[in-house]
Amino acid sequence: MLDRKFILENLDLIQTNIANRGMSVRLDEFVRLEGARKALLQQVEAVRAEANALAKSAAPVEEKRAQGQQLKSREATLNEQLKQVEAQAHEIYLTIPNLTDPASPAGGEECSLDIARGKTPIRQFDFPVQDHITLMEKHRMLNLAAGAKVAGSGFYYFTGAGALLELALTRFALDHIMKAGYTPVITPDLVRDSLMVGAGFVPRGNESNTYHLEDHDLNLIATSEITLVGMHADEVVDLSQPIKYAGLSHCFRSERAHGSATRGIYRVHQFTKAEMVVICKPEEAEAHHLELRRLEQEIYDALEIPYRVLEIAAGDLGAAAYRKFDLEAWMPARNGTGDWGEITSTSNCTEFQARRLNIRYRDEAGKLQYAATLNGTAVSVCRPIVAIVENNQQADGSIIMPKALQPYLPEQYWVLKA
RNA sequence: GGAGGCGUGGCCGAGUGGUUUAAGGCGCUCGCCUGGAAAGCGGGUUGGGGGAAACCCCUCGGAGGUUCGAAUCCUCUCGCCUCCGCCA
Repeated sequence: MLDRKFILENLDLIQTNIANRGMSVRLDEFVRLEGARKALLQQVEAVRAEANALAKSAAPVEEKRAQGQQLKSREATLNEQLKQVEAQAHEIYLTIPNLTDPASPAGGEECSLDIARGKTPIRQFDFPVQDHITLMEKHRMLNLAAGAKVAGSGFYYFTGAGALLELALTRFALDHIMKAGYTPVITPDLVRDSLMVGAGFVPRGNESNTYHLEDHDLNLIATSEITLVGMHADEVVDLSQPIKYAGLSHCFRSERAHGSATRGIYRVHQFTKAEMVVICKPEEAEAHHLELRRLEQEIYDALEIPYRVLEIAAGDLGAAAYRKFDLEAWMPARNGTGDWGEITSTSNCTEFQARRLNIRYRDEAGKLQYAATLNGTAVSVCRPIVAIVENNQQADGSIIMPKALQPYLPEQYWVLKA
């Protein structure tokens, strides 16, 4: 969330930003409610001051009791109104998105800019390509039928080379980002409702893409960003050095897409992900964002996966993101004739998330300030696997593993022979 | 899952209904003292909100409640500890 005062003092800016993001927020109503809230707050405080003074005074107890009861009922009435107005204002407040970096193009998803390419060129095949499902089932790396039987559509088993490939990818990614100063962290896969909201995810409700546990105040996490940032909720952190985490967790998403979009492991309900999170001073955030993007590019260059980098348009940014880059890998069998598919996403959330989660640090003057938070995907396991098996397939159905993964795979898995 | 104990400012720790506007100590910090320092003495030292200011409101793990008045009493909840059960 943005600072309340800042919103009220920069209404034009906020309104323009909301429009650029293609959102609609009842900003006028928010302003009205905030005015009413402030007026009521002052009244409540005045009554409280009077009641406090009375309680401390030396007046006879009978007198205190009579006057006090009166004040109390007045306070109760005003307080009830205040709470209502507050709740209404807060509801709108939560929907006001972060500001947007001037570098982010206006408009919707189709306006995102293709700003860079990876080092690996798109390969031209002189034989008909097979999709990852066919290839992986042939090599007994993947069992979709068993996943569906045991947990439903959208779940899967990685077997043999598939299981080892997940471990190799995550370990390779962790090793790479550890060199850049990221501390490996294995986080809980479940999180309380309150932190879910703080991180900007809605635990329940229609558009929710997350799983909520019945009878528990818990949710399956959609990304370890939630648990990594949540780790420091309500804390004053030391940011003389930025906090850099390489999180490893399972991620769960209940997205209810159907049909061919859900075939295979491109879109699933559970996957393993190595995620980067940075908590730093706001003035350092942009530099860290560029580092996150660089690390992502290094990982996929090393894995020899062709990709493009997108500067995400304002209309496609999450509410917390000030700026976002996606990497999209080339997947030769996607949508029949090959297509780009998102494999990473890195967002600069500036102080938006920290304000909700109350993560602060002391600046040079000793004043408490909100921290900036950033996140970026290192490896979200399923999609890179799609890219690797489809891009590295041979005419006979063999799959050659990227050299970068060789140290993480037994030698007999370096080439999966047909 | 069952039984019990505990949770107070940066830290230690007092406080079971009304000069507690949270005692006292440690730490930190400013000033005095000093050639300089230590000791000593005096002041400051949670955070959030409102107000032009004086000042006011909220904050003793969290949320409610009782009361004219709550750190203190009640309910729920979270966390930590001990014992039992279960378990890898």
